[in-house]
Amino acid sequence: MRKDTFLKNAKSCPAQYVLALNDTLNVFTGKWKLPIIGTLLFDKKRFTEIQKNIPKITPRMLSKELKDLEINGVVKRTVYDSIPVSVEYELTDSARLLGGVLDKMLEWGLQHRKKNIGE
Amino acid sequence: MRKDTFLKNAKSCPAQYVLALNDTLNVFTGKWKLPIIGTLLFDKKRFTEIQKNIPKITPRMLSKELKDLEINGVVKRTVYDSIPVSVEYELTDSARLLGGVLDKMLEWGLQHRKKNIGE
DNA sequence: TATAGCAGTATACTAAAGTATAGCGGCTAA
DNA sequence: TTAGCCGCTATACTTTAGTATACTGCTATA
Repeated sequence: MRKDTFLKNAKSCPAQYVLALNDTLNVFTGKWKLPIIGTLLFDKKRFTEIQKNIPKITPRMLSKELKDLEINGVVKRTVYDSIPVSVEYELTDSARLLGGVLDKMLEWGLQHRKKNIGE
Repeated sequence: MRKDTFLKNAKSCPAQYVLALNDTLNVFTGKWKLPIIGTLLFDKKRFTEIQKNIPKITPRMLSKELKDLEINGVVKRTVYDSIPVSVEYELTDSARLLGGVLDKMLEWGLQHRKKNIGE
């Protein structure tokens, strides 16, 4: 079964596919993951930098979400033992490929809005 | 600015794009929207049919999510005044195009899993 | 007349997600 | 020495999401 026929054959869609799809969705769930990924798409950043880039996020949520993203192989955390220590967050190779997914989502969102003008 | 350059230029990304992206994400948020869309991708279905197709969903949640999807132009609800009345739910044209988005998400999920074997 | 299916709604609850506010330990520059 | 930045953690709270269970009005069938 080829990828581009997934939908037409989803009745026979293997569990693997369900898991993979869920993985992708989990990358975006919650209020803060998309902004975090968004801000890291252009540059690696330090904790406080990210905080400044995302108005209203509390350090608690930022910390929690960064850990979550790290566990799921989306963000890489590097501690430099300079004095004082600095910590840098960046996207993994895999996560940088999310660009294509986001483009597709954007495309759908735009056409959907166009079809539902005045909604 | 072309769609495929969204990510490279997202610093200058217009508010429209943020909204559109959010629209797409909202189509999938929560525990039940993806299963509901999934089951409607192949056929229009009636309320109880959907319920049977999605184990463990309560009528309260199904009702709530269907309303939500209807408001957002994803699902179309048709009441046939046969006796007794029957109600059919189907995806809108727009929603059927979600196939392409799901394929992209699946693709990313699969490659991400491959890269993170043993995760 | 009783039972069952359809398409839900009502009420009450639990669990998960997110917020607010404070503080800590290590460092540095004034 | 004290004020402030960095990278967080702790505690308590509110809000939103989801569950459990019961019930409604309508109709068809046994």
